[in-house]
Amino acid sequence: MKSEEIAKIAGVSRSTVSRVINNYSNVPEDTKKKVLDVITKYNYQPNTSARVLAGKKNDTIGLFIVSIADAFNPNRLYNNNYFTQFVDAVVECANARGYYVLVNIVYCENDYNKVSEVFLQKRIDGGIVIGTERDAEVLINVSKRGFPVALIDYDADEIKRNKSDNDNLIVIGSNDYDGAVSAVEHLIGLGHKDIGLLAGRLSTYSGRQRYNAFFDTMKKHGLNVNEEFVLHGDFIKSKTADEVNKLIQRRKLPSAIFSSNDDMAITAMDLFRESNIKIPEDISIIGFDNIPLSSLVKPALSTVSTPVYDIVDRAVTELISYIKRNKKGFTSFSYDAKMVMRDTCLRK
Amino acid sequence: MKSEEIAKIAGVSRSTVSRVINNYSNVPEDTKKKVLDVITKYNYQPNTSARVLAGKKNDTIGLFIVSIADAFNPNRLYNNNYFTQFVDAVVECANARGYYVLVNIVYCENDYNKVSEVFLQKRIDGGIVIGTERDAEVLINVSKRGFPVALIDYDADEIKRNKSDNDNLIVIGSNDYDGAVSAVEHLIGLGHKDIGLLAGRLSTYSGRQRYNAFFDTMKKHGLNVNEEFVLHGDFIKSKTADEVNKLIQRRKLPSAIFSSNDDMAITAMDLFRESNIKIPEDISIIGFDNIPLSSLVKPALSTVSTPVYDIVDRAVTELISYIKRNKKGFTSFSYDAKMVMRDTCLRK
DNA sequence: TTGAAAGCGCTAACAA
DNA sequence: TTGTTAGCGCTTTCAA
Repeated sequence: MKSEEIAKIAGVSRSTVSRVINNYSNVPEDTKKKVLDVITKYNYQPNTSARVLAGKKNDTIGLFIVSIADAFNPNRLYNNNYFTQFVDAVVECANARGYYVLVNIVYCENDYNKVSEVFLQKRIDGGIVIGTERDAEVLINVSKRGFPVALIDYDADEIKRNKSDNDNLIVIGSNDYDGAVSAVEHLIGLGHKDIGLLAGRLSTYSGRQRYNAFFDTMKKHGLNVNEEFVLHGDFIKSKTADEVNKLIQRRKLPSAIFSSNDDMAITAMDLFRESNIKIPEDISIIGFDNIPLSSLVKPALSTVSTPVYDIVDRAVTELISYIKRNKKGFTSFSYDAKMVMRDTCLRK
Repeated sequence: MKSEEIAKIAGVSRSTVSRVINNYSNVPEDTKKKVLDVITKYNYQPNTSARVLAGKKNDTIGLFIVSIADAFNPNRLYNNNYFTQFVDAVVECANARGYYVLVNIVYCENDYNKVSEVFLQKRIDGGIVIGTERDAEVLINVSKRGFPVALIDYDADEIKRNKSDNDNLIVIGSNDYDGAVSAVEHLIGLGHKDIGLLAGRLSTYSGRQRYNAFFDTMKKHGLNVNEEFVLHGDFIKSKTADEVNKLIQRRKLPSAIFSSNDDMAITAMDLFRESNIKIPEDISIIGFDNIPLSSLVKPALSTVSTPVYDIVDRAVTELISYIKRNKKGFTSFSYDAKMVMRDTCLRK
């Protein structure tokens, strides 16, 4: 069934059918109804490819989940707890606004080519990228070619510095630095002085922010950081386990740990438990992200919550407005991260 | 950049460029190389809409996650633990085979119309549907219109009965009945006689299978089912909590519970703990699905594992073969579910 | 082995 | 208010 047939049956021309489909104002009510009746009767739906080819938008946004852990430590599932929330939220927000979502997972550097392919093949009107590595200039290049791109968890300042005039970039994320400061200060307020850090991958924006916030805050409060207490989990489960096990074997523990994300914190909690180190009695721990699992784990993990839904909603809304209004330029948003006190921090 | 420009620069016609893009055999190596060089140099990618309009496939499959809990109990997030694994697996399998994935979530009966729209608008070459409600004939109608559809967790027998000749249906799932039988028999083998059931929504195929298996197995072993021990959680968190709380208040507990999924089992475990009912000492419990969370929870939940990845891989592979070879007809697959013994079942 | 030309189903300028 | 017509960028016959 194509518009021509609908036109014939309704006794009008293809143009009129097109006008009805696109809800143009210059169609009288009765003509409109006549056409609409036929459309409904035959369950007609316009061919998307034809519409797009004739100049309409695709009404599809691409969602790119970057899940490159490390060339030698491929470990995408670990990140899932955090990422899946985004997939869900993006699909929901986009669908609610009449947009479709094409989901792609970027497993390796090489997959970045696939990302630009999707844009260049005109499969989508714009894209949202989550978990971007620092070096992903491919994305910025794509945006320079005229495709709007929303980057989540990326260094807005760095982008702004490198930005050219003809990009279409939206950078959006949470204020991880301040969130991390409040977490560390919470521990300090509880009387902890020997505070350890379970650091995330420093090639990610959030990894760096949370790392810097930790050291800055310790310094600000005149507290020393024992190098043995700085563990590089890199957001990777196996690395985290290695580092935590080494710490346990040294038999000298910090009284509290700030972990750059919940996944690592939970891994650490498991290992501590296995070694009969009690949380929070023997060691306090606070995570970051407030993933669903963090409230289910026992004891429930204290953490810093990032407003995932708000971030996604903003990313989708903003992206769509770039698409629809052919908006250009650079926009950035930052949402506050808030502490969620649960059961893993105790006064020293 | 379009094929015509590439053609001009390479000194050939558009047809030749097209032949190169589509890897046709009747292009001599040097012509091919010449064209490919230009394509690479200008980073050319063919316009998908134009290709599809001219008769090519979309290379996109639709993934429809049906998450209708109940008109009065909208509770999609609860199902997430189970569904997100599918999204991840489908995207991975499809991407690996050169297919894109358009993800849609079906929140309500009305959303089924959106499903057929996606097909009729030719946005996808075929679709995978997960968590289908019994009454979703829309999907079967779509398949009758010539679009291949793969249904996961659906009653193959019922479909076969209603199938017409011109459908394109793939039904695939796990052998939930046998899986549930082995779980219940495991409890019985441990000496349990007062076994309770935490039942899922009976409008789902898996809900019914697990339910029937429970009663059949109890009967087969000559065991009575105490009606007070049959809880209708309906795969919904709040309902599950209500039912479990009521059970606890009655102060008469079964010695073991078979739960129709892990989510409900974990909810129950939390409530039991809060009431100082120890698992597995006071009550044994076994779940179903083997969601990631089930191994993280303390004590780790014994459960029945469904080969999610195999199921998805088969669904994607089969769907693609329907698409590529214009295969027609009905195909069904069933994968065995296997028990995973962990720490929530104890000898009575 | 290649090119010319028709056509895929729609939209949008232009004309009436 | 409506229809005619010319594309949109590709693939694919057909002919050379």
